[in-house]
Formats: sequence, C-alpha cells, structure tokens
Amino acid sequence: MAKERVLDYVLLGLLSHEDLTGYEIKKRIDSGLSFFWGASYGSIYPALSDLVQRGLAVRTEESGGPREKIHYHITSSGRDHLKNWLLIPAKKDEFRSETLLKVFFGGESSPEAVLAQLDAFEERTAVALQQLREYEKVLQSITGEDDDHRYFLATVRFGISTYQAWLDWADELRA
Amino acid sequence: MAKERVLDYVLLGLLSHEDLTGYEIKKRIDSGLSFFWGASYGSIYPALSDLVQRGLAVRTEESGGPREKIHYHITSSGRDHLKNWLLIPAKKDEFRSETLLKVFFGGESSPEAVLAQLDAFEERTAVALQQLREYEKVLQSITGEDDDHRYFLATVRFGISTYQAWLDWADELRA
DNA sequence: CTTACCATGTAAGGCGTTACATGATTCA
DNA sequence: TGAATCATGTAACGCCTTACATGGTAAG
Repeated sequence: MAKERVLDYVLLGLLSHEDLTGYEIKKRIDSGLSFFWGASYGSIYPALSDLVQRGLAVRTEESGGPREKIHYHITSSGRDHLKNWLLIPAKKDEFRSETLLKVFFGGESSPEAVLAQLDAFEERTAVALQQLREYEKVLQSITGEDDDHRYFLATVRFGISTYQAWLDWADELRA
Repeated sequence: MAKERVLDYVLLGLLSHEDLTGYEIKKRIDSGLSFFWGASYGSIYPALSDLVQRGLAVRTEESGGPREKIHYHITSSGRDHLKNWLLIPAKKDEFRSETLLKVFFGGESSPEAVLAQLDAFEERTAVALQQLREYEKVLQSITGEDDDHRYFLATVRFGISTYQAWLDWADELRA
C-alpha cells in the first residue's frame, strides 16, 4: 500500500509547524536540515501534490496578490501519519564520502594528492561548522522552554560535534 | 562521453590492488568501505561488464574448476582513469539521517519517542564503533610502512572519531 | 541431506537530480 | 531596465536497490 518515501515525512514535519509553500519548504530544508537531509524542487512539488491526493495535506487559499503562491496545510490525518512514523525506529543513517574513497585509494595516487583532498575537505567542513556555530548561538539566545527549538538545537549540536571530529581527524592525519 | 559513476572508481580502486571477482568485490565493500560507501550486486555486476567494454578492465581466465568464477584485472588504461579521478577534488560527502529527522521533529511526538530513537541510534553506533576499533587493532599490528594499510587505517580512524562524537552527542543530549 | 555460503546475473521499479519552461516582483 | 529572487512545475534521464532466477560446493 504505502509509499515509504521519507520526503513525505519531511514535508509533513515542516507543515506541522506552519503552512508553507513549496518554495518556502525548499528554503527551510536548505537552511535547517541541509546537514542531514536534502531535496530538490523536482521532488518537492510532486510530493506535495501527492500528499494532497492522499488527504494528508490541503492547499489553502492563495488569497491576496495575483502572484501564484500555494500554501499547504497539514490535515489531522497527515498529523497522525507523521506521528506514527516518528514512533518507528529509524531505518538508516547513511554516510557516503568521496573524500574518504580518495583517501582510501590514496596509495594509487600520491601523498600530495591525498593532502589536497584533505585540504579541500577541511575547508568545506570548517565553513559548515562555522555556520552551525552561528545557528547554535541564535538558538541558545531564543530558547526558553520551547520544544521545537530544543530539538532543532540538538540536531545543530550533532552537526557541530561531527564536524569538529572531522577537523580533528584531518589534523591528526596530517601528522 | 563520460559516465561519472563513482562506483566505477570504487571497482577500479579495488582492482588496482589485486584481481577480484564480483562476489569478492562485494565482500570487500561490505567489510572495508561499508562505513562510507555501499553497493549491491545489482550495480556491481553491470558496472564490471561496463568496465570491460570500455577497456578499463579485462576478464581473466577462469582457469581451474568447473565453478563459474570470473576474475577482473585492471588495465593500464583503467589505472590511468583511476589516477585521474583521484586528482579531482571530491564533489560531495553526504550524510542523510532518519534519526536526526526524527529528533528534529520530536516536538510532534513525545520526549519518550525521541529517547527511544536515541537508544537505537546509540546501540547501532556502539556496535559499529566496536567493529572499527577491532579493525584498527589489526591494522596497527600489521602496518609497517605499507601505504595501502596506512590509508585504510586513516579511514578507519575517521569512522572511529565520527562514531565517538556521535555517542558523546547522544550522552549529552540525554542530560 | 540440508543448510549455509559461493557465485553470477537480470528485471522491475523507485527515487531523485538536472535541466528546462515560464513568468512575476523587487531593488538598485 | 536589468539582475536577483520569488514561485511553480514537467520531462528526461540516471542510478540504485530489491527481488528474482539459477546453480555449485562445503561442512556438519
């Protein structure tokens, strides 16, 4: 019966906070979830239509301007669907790294080539880490007892720990 | 012209050490690379045929038993191909986590549900970490100045650092 | 003698990206 | 007035996993 598409739950999860357009959803994913999830318009828009067809979300009035703009609203059925999913143990946490592949096969190239991969990796990681640290700062300042922010903060800290571990690894490897 | 299939380079990389059958390749991937790369038979066998067609590998004599068994051998063209790829900066290191998704949307379920996700995550991570530590031990004992082992060890240590960071994060989050 | 592992491969189908197509609005 | 961003969507295509299909061999 069911499409086990994780993207569906990402959309429902985001819609559970507030009504959003496909465009806004894409932005939210790119900023808040990008460390551990991604999606393109080519998958988001069809998935939203699907959600509507299955009665898990509805399109709300695009009242106002002449500008084409479609907000989606989660239904109670959609909320149930999401909650069920949240109770199921996560199936997989995947990591795929071309960098590690190139380190692994480093013996076929040269130490310099491996070092170059390491440089690029460190650079990218440092930038991402910096961004997360800023998120952390902001989230810490606005967090009182708000659940959503606490969970968001938890994932940000996951990213920070991970990236920090990666940078430490790169430093050690150099030596 | 080009298929930019990363799998091709994984195969070439493994074949650069020694001749292997598709079955052996799968085992190597599952044991040595599983932390940062994966592949199924359904992708490996066709990719190997492809490599042969492109002149990057050849099938060697299945001399010996009646048992169907095909070894692949990398050609010099294949080696060049691999070396070129190793010099190109890695494009992406991807991480996708259903666990983090479920933590992120934790506000929609319950603290208990999030804790349950955390338990499962910790358990899986601890098991994987243990395995990597054993690999590390073995690799340290046989490593003299061997390049291949050194690079392998580097990736193993990457995994250890990462998993350790994840466990630390889970512990802190609980508090 | 049967279970587990060795060994190769194909077919169907899912999932997702990239590129394309289109147009409005805002801001400098 | 031109660039950037807002905004929605489709089509082609690629890549991979799952399930299936087939059979040999080793060990208990």
